[in-house]
Amino acid sequence: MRIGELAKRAGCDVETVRYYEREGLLAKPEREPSGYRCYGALHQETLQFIRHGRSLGMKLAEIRLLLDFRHHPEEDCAGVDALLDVQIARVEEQISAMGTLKEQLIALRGECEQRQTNRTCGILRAFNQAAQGQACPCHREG
Amino acid sequence: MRIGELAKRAGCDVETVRYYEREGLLAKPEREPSGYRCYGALHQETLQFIRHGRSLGMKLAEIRLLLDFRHHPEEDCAGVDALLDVQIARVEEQISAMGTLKEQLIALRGECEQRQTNRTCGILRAFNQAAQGQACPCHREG
DNA sequence: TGAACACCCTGTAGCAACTACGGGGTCAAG
DNA sequence: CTTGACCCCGTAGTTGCTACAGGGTGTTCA
Repeated sequence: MRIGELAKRAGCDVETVRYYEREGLLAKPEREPSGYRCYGALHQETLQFIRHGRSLGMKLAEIRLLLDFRHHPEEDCAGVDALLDVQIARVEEQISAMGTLKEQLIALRGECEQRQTNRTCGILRAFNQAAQGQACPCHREG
Repeated sequence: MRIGELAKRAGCDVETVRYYEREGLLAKPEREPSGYRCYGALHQETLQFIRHGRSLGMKLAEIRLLLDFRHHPEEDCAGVDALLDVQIARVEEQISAMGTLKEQLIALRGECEQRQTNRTCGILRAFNQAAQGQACPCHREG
């Protein structure tokens, strides 16, 4: 199949496929006499493997490792497990950080309930306070 | 004060300060005869304003808008409010996406409880299934 | 026959927000 | 007078794509 068909099956962009090839994640395919890339089932599988990893938020470097692990079937899978653990920890950390952020933003948003002018807007005021090193509603403790 | 002192006070890197100057967020400072940048309280305030916005996850383009709003004090602050609303929505969306991701990762992690080889590892198996278009533990519905 | 159109090629640049050089100059202390 | 901390500029790298520009290929419809 040609690159457009492959991309469609994997649900990604043609440019993305070429990018993975450049990065060495996807093997270089045969070419038609015209120079068009010509893919088979194995390419499709690898591409979908990569996209699956991406959909789980993994980095290409990590996916590269996972692809390598497949080539060492008798090896202990501790590397795979560790990779997952790192990814879970990363996501948990981000969820926690985002939760804090949300609280801060909501506290800040509450500073300007009614329409005001920029001069009197509680949000801008809070920003200016923070800029002067003072406490602000979004970063107050407790 | 010189750039190192300014950066230290704002809790950021010297390179970051120069970057903001290049981007037009921070006004170009005076120079000492040596060519060293020479900052005052206003620069420090603006820099801290920017860093405060960044700490709330805002983009530089949005912070640029906030800085502009300060120059139109009599204007209706709807623009400021809208900016915050957008940011809150963005964070909520990310929290939700991350929550889904975490569940998927934990389901996947559970596929390999004991140490195994890469060949038998449930995580790699699930990846391979997904790569073949089949259902996988991390993306099953329900 | 030919013109339109979808598809493919390469190579390069852009995005966001920094970060990290390389190759220099300045300045105070020991 | 040399060591070391600081500063300068300009450019390239990071991540994972995305978007051209400027061309070739291949099928279909009039």
